[in-house]
Amino acid sequence: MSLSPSSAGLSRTGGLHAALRLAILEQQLAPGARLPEDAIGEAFGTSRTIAREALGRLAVEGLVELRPNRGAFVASPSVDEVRQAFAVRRGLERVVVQTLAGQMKPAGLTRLRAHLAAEREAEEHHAAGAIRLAGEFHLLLAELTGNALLQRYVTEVVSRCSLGLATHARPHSADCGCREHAGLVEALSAGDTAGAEALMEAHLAALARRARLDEAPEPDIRAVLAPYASRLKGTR
Amino acid sequence: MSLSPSSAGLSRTGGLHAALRLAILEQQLAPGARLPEDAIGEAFGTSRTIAREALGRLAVEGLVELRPNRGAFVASPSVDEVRQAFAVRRGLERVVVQTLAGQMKPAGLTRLRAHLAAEREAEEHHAAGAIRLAGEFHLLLAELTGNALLQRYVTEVVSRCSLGLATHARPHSADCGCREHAGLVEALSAGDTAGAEALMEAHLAALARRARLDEAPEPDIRAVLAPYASRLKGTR
DNA sequence: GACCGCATGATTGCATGCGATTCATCTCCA
DNA sequence: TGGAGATGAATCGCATGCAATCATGCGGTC
Repeated sequence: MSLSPSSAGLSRTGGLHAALRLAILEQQLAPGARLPEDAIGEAFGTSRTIAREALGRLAVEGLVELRPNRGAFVASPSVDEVRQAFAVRRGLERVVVQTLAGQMKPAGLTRLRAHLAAEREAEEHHAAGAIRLAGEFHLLLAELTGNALLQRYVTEVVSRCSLGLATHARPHSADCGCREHAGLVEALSAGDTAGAEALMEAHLAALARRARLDEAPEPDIRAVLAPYASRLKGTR
Repeated sequence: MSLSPSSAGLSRTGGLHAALRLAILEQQLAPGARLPEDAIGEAFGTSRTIAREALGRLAVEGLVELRPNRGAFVASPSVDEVRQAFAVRRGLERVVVQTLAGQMKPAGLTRLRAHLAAEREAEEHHAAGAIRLAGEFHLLLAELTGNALLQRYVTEVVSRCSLGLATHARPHSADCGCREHAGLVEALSAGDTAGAEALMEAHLAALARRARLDEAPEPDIRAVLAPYASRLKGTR
């Protein structure tokens, strides 16, 4: 949909860049997965040059990790990085809410309400798209601000949060409750800036909490093995 | 100083990327300036490939505009885009302040105070680096949060703001007053979250105001010519 | 039997070369 | 004289090829 490299007049590099980003964000490429230039180039029918360039750009975005002479890997955020992403997200979405509150246009409200309806629909039927829709609600809000930079950052950070939750959260925790979304829309349409801010804050906090980010299911080998090592020393 | 591509173990692409960014932020490369791959590669003793790659990455950061089949140009953001960047920046730096307030480590304070001293020094002597140092104060704050994502975003958005001010502000307005920086550091070290937040808010507002962003020295041809056109109509 | 050093294969890092596109200039015609 | 079209240089977009680097498996040694 958003990736028609040639038809969109995009350069091949741009096309690959967009396609890879989508693949990563949709988790078709799992965090930590290797991204060999050859394979990517071949998959898209281009040379390594293009793949390489796209990977470099994704690295700037933080979606890909570039290890010198080793190759590229899909970034796999640690629990701590996800927590950091949520901190940034709170700040950004706060700006979104502040920008929108009191200056919502009817067209924007219409779109938001339509989205809410879709969310409810998907949630009731346990549709696969429910999680995606929940994320897209936030993207829609960002879009409505008309601030392109803000929109880009929110998109990125929401993606990262999703990626992080997918990696570390317990199952079925990545979705927003759509009632909270509905409340937000009402506060925004009423021009209740403070209320909307508080709702957004609570919403994001709940989202992070649902994810059990305080737990640490982190497979840090060294930390796990440290006690064993010290026991070995003591026994000896 | 911060650009020794080979010695730093950086790839050549990385070195060029960093060097070009610095050159743009120090306004050695003016907004709108052309950036031909050939010339850049030659200047750094590398091939076009590397230059091209670095330019692509800078484009992702928003420092460079890539026009298909036309080449690369130093980005020259519109007044509106600069305003948007400031809006985002306020949100991000707020998170920085919230994160830091009350948990400043002595090492961090030392670095901040050293930086303040350097700023004062540069300001007194009207050194060329004064503007850069003023920006780097904010980067240092972001770095001290330990939040890599936040640091990246602040870096980008500060760059954009600097670039925007370079394009649209009246001369000598792009520098922060380093007294405001000093006040911030004191509030942070005292753990005065609310005070630090307020200071940062005021500081950024002052920065934007100094830039006369409300004025519109925009060379919008149509707007300028509109009265002439209507007069022509009237006369006719 | 375990560990260290070395050769081999795979992959990255970078430079070069060949079309393709664009812009500037010149020419020609109305 | 003014403008539309042609021509050329300059530059970009991309593929390919070679050297450098790193992972992997094997043989040797303690």
